[in-house]
Amino acid sequence: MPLGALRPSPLVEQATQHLRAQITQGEWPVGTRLPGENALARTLGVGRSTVREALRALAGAGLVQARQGSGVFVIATEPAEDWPARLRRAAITDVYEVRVIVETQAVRLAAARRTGEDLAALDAALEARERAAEGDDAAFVDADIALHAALVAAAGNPVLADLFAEFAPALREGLIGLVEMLGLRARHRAPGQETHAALVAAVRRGDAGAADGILRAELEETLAHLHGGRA
Amino acid sequence: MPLGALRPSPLVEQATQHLRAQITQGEWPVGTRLPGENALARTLGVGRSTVREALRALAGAGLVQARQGSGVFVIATEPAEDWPARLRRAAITDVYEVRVIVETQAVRLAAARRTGEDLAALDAALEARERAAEGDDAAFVDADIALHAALVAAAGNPVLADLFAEFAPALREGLIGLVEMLGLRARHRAPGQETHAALVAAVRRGDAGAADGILRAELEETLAHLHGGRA
DNA sequence: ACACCACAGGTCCTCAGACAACCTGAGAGG
DNA sequence: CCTCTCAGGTTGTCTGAGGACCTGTGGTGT
Repeated sequence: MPLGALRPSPLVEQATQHLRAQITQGEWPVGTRLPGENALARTLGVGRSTVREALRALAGAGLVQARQGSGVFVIATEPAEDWPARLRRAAITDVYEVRVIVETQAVRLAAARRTGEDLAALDAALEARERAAEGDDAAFVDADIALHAALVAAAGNPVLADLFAEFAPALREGLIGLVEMLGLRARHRAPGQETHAALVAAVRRGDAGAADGILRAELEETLAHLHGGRA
Repeated sequence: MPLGALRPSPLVEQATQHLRAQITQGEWPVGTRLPGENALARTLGVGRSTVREALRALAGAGLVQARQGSGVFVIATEPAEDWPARLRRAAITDVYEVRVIVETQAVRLAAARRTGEDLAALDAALEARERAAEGDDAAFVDADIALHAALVAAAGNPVLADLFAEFAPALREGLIGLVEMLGLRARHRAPGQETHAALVAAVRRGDAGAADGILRAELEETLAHLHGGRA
């Protein structure tokens, strides 16, 4: 089944559409192992690199996944639905509660696994947050979220980092409103009470319990404000 | 800026992530023409084919578009990338680790908040799981996941429930493989060791600590098997 | 009979080089 | 001023080669 001899569009496009059709039309169900690159190249009448690029495009779209030494497998038959929209629709307190769960456990892992690079990133994010305390509300919240994202990233689990990134926009919205309401009060604390610096320090010395405790206290105080603000 | 000399993941993946970051973080706004393939190859320290495949993956994800003879252009900065697809692509051990975090904290909440309806649903799910222990692997895994979903639902946080539902398909795949490997061994336990019944009982009497402990032991044993299965 | 181990084959991964097809902008010519 | 030509740069495509990785197979020892 050679693809068009004359080329109305790049061969990669044609190959991609051809393979995508096989998948979406159920010819290759989820879990199927696709034919090898050489086989596909022969079947489609194109070069191996063209086949590889077509497969890579489908991988980018989330339809297939290549496993080195094993093969290319179908992992979905259609592009999937949209989780962020559900988050925006949910109650901010529910979102925040899940954030507390994810982040407190993440810092426990971070205390055990953080690398030198992680610590450097944390220091930078901490300093940026302190600088942003002088700026406007949105910038401060962004810097705050960036610091918390760096904490989660230090756990060394990409799924966890992605999960937190998913929550970030929803958090941002709610937190900006909160900061506006509370003003500068929550931004500056007396020396020794700056929880974020203490949190990073706990992660640095690998004290999971302390990190968990500090973060939980901080987040639950904010959660209380969120509850209060609604009631 | 050469990419990692040692390869924890395929170079194409690293290159894709690197380029995606440049786009999503606003370094290259919509409409930007990316550096040429050769330039990117030099910058990233990889071959041109590798760069091409990375760009093709981003094109498949809808972030860039290549125009022959002209260049590659950014057409979107939002990773239209859906979360479930990322889960399927991630390492099963990373996914499972996050699942442990979510579920153990969820049962803590469940122990505090479960309603009568929640308990009835848990009993039903528990019984269904025991019945399914006789059936085939897929059915058993489905019943097992349904029980765990009921536990999470008892926490009374819809965001948490949605989150677990998002993980279910990815878990299902990995767990079926595991059950096939271990056979019936893990299904039946001596009376008094059936962790799921004990878990539901702990939730019923509102003992968050016990529920957390039982579940954590159960899940981490499975996680160890997953780690072992790969090594 | 079972468990463990080395090996071979197949598969994806990466690179280098070459040429074709195509677009764009600069300069020559009208 | 407009049009045309053309050179340079860019993406598109193919080929060949070798490396890394997974998996099933067969042998070996217990």
